[in-house]
Amino acid sequence: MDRTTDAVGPRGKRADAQRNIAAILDAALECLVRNPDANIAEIARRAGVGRVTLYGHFSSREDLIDQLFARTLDRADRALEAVDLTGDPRAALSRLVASSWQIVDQFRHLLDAAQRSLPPARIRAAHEGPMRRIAGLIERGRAEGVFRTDLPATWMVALVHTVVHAAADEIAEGRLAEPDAARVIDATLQAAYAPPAG
Amino acid sequence: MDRTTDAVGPRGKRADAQRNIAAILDAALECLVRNPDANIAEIARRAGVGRVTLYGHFSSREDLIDQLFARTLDRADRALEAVDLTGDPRAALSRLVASSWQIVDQFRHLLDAAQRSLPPARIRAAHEGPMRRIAGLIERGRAEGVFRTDLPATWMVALVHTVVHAAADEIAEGRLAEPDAARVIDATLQAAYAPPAG
DNA sequence: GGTAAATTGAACATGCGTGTACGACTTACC
DNA sequence: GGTAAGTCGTACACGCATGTTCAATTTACC
Repeated sequence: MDRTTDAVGPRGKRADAQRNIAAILDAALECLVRNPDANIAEIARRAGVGRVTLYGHFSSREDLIDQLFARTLDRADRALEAVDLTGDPRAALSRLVASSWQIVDQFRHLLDAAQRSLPPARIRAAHEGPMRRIAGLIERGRAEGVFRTDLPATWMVALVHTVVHAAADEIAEGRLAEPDAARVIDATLQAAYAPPAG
Repeated sequence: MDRTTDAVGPRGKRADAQRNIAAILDAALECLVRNPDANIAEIARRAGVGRVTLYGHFSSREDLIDQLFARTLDRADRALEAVDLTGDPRAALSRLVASSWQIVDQFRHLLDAAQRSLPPARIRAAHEGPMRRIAGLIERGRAEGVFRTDLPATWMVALVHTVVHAAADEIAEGRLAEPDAARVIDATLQAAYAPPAG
């Protein structure tokens, strides 16, 4: 309502403070994706600020993770929102995978950290949004007869997360080239989703 | 060579000591599967022994996890070994899934804990055995033309772990009934492995 | 039944991560 | 250019898990 209600810009914080807050969140994301147990000192160091400064902006480790979680979720949601899910569900699935598998994976790593310090209810609520979008696509594909109906829809939703995660792991292990990831993920999901022959 | 070289029975340990060692390993497995960060006190309590006793048999947390890891791996390997992998690779895959998905999942949970305290080389070496068996089946299926060859074989191997893990998670979340698991896993893998239509 | 092995709990040392208090310093902003 | 807001490092308190020591007690085994 005032002037700059960015949903990010805290009331009347000074410019350097806002910059530091962003740097801390960025650093936290990098650190926690690499190691879910990364400590506050490490995050502060990577953000280029003192540990005390970090605590000046985030009351506790839990608070930091919670806010980072919210920010990342928001971004992921926005990225998924940008994907056109109309038309042939199979093509829509391909588009969804191509444009968001990295985000989904990044989110999943952060989830690891979140599960260690956030209440389960918070986690569950966070899934809600993105899940619904994928679930909708799958339901439509089933209704139109291009996706199989002999497996639970919830299972097919879970499969997306899983396959993306596996691909990311394979890349990390050096067994899969990053440019191939989207193709492999898509081919696997399309095959798994197709109605059984006969 | 002596008399009872069970590969389990340490030299001349007293009967109660051997019993306790087994109880500790069992307790560790249960605790670590539920929570990869379970502490020694908790494991000792569940095993029904004092913490000091535990340290009497295992020099450190790392040592305990390492030995548990070895034992579990050995069991998993033995269970997989019992499966008949000859004949139609598709049927062999079904048998493999049906008779060992629980074990694979249990192993995977333990892996979580192991990754926190064991050197990566140890983990890698552990995978070797079971992996080879699955990889062999997949290679044969590809050679016989019943499995697809347009995706990396390593990816198809990874998919087994992944899909089993996902199913276990779905069960834990209450979205999948345990008796349905084998069917769902099998249907998913068969679809993902089948050569693309054309 | 005697002996050595094994178990026990309590107490202690240590290391690590979190979160706080303080005083001095620097920076943004009017 | 003044002032409040922000930052910094050090130091400290606290909780928690690991691993060790010790003396007393129980247990297996010949």
